[in-house]
Amino acid sequence: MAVTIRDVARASGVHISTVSRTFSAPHLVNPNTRSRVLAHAEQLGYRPNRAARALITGRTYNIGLIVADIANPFFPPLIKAAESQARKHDHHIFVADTNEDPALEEEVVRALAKQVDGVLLVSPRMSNALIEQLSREVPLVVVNRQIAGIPAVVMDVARGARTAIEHLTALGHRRVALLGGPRGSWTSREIRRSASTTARAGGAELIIIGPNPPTEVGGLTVAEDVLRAGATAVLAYNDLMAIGLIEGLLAAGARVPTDVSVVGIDDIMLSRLTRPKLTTVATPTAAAGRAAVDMLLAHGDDRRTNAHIHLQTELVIRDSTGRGPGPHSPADPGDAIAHGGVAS
Amino acid sequence: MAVTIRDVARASGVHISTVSRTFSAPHLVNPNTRSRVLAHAEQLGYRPNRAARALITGRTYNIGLIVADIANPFFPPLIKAAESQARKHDHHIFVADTNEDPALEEEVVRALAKQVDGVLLVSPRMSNALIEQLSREVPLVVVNRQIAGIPAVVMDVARGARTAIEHLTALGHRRVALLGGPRGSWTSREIRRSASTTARAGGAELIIIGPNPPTEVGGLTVAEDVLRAGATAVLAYNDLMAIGLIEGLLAAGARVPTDVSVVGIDDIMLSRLTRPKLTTVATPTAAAGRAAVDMLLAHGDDRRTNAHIHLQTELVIRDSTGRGPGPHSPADPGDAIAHGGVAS
DNA sequence: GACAGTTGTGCAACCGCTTGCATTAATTGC
DNA sequence: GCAATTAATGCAAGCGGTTGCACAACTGTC
Repeated sequence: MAVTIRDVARASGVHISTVSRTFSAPHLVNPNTRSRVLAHAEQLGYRPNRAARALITGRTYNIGLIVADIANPFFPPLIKAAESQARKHDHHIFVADTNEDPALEEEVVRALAKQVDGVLLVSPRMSNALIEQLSREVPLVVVNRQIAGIPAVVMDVARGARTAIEHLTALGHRRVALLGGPRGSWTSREIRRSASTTARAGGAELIIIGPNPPTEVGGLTVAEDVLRAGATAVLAYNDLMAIGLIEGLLAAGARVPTDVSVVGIDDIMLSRLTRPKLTTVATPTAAAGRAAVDMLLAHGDDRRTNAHIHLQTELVIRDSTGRGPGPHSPADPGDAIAHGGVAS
Repeated sequence: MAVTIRDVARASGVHISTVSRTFSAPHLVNPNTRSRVLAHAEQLGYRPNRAARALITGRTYNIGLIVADIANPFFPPLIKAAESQARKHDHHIFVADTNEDPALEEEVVRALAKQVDGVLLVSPRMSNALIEQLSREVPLVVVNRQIAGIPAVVMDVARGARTAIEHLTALGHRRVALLGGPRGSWTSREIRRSASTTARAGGAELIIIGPNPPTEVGGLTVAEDVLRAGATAVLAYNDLMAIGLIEGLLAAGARVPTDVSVVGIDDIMLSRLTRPKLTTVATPTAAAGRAAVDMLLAHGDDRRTNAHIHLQTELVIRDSTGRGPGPHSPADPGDAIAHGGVAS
């Protein structure tokens, strides 16, 4: 069926090992022989079988990339950055989606394990214990999670949440709702922890609503809860939820930001296109994708490194946040910073 | 390093072939032996190496799925549907993004070729000749393209474009612009062909602008061209471009739909969230993903089938289209159909 | 109790490729 | 001019599995 190394060897009148070497160690073969082999290979349409090669070398030149939901606009920029970074090192990325399902995450990692040199686990929902176990079966890099002994790339959402809450309290908000993300999300726990501390320090009450599915619908369905709780400002786990929430608030007759201010997290493309434009915490997704690939390539072999990369987040103030009922701070960031501008 | 079939055989005191059979042909091994082997396998944490198995069986239980741009919201629903359909048949999907680059498409197909049972090529940008050549190296199913001898799933965008143009001419539009998609897109050619015919039949002039990159920016940058051309209505290659165009038109001071009507294609989630909500041609992306997987599984082995699946599209009328300057038809679809409703 | 069937397991070749070692021919040093 | 290198290629084992075939050891039959 497919043309193998044997066909090329036969056509060129050499041993298969010579053909093998023309491709993987050209300097070991006589230039004349090499070009003859290459010519025959070309003519027969021979392509080395990477899977067979991997069996012996242990290197596949593939990297697995697992995300919870490919339809969440947060992921594509990360994926694309990882792909282009991998390509620079002659690797290919295989993406898999797990539908926010921890069980599927495990299954997919195992399916990928022997076909890739390592797996990038982005915003995993499974338990630390399971991740540690899997990391014994295949080199892992986690993104948006911190686990001792496992290389990680984390975006500083804690600081992002702090900045967001400070922005809201400075605007005079005293009852702030936090829309939690999915169960199992490390990011969601970080945000919650940081937001709680910051709210307390700023004299505001934080009302926690969730966990919720990290989608528009997740935000839409809790709009009533937000209004019922009497919150005048909301920090959502991500932009998708924030956008859904705004839809829900508007549908319920509330104005944004006049009645309720809304802050998202991620700064997905979409957040610039909705009305009002969304105030949000920008996360460096592309940088995270690149860093994760680099980290895997660097630490793939050594198990249990503690290599961590921290990436900064930035608050982007747009049109979905405004004055609250309480006294607002003299250094109101809403005045100090241009609309659509960036503050850290 | 990793535990292999030999380790399990040694631990269980049987030959490796018996271990192999406990996994791939359980009925051939004595129940007692089987459970003993399974126990040892479990205890050692043995996982069969799918790549090694594939070498001999020729089946990887993997499917490649190649898209032009994972960040385009058109693709994720298709990908997710394909993944869940594949999972039903115990297959896994590997997604790869090609950045709208035909050369990368070829490279990725070849990289995937031996590691998958077949490749789903969604909206490919490369030439027919190249696709035909690749289909000799690995089973292929193309989506949104028709090539003789290659199994295909096509969405009827021609009919969608016709319905969209009829909608516009019925509203009284006589100068309609068509924003073309990327070079190499079969869909774009189909739309153009169908829109031209329909516009002529409806007594309208069709102004073709493009090719353009199929993104928001692609739409945004041609907003001025649209105004300069004096078009009162626009059919865009996809929703992303339509949304970008609307942004551009609003920025230039034109009102949508009062001054210019805009119709997109795809009905991505986003088109329901922008203001005004987008009138668009809904394409059955999830169905296409499922159909493509089914088709590959059914026809993977036989080369050169002519199996084709056609899927219908539907015009969804929302808020971005309105009356044009000309006489509008008495059976104005804008009156006949409820907002947000669906017509075919 | 000999015979034909079953059933369960082992043997060994093989999938497509890499690689350490042996072999041979050509080149170099003195 | 001969030993010692060096360069180019072949040989064969092996990566982690699968599978056709042979071989026992049972089972049941008459």
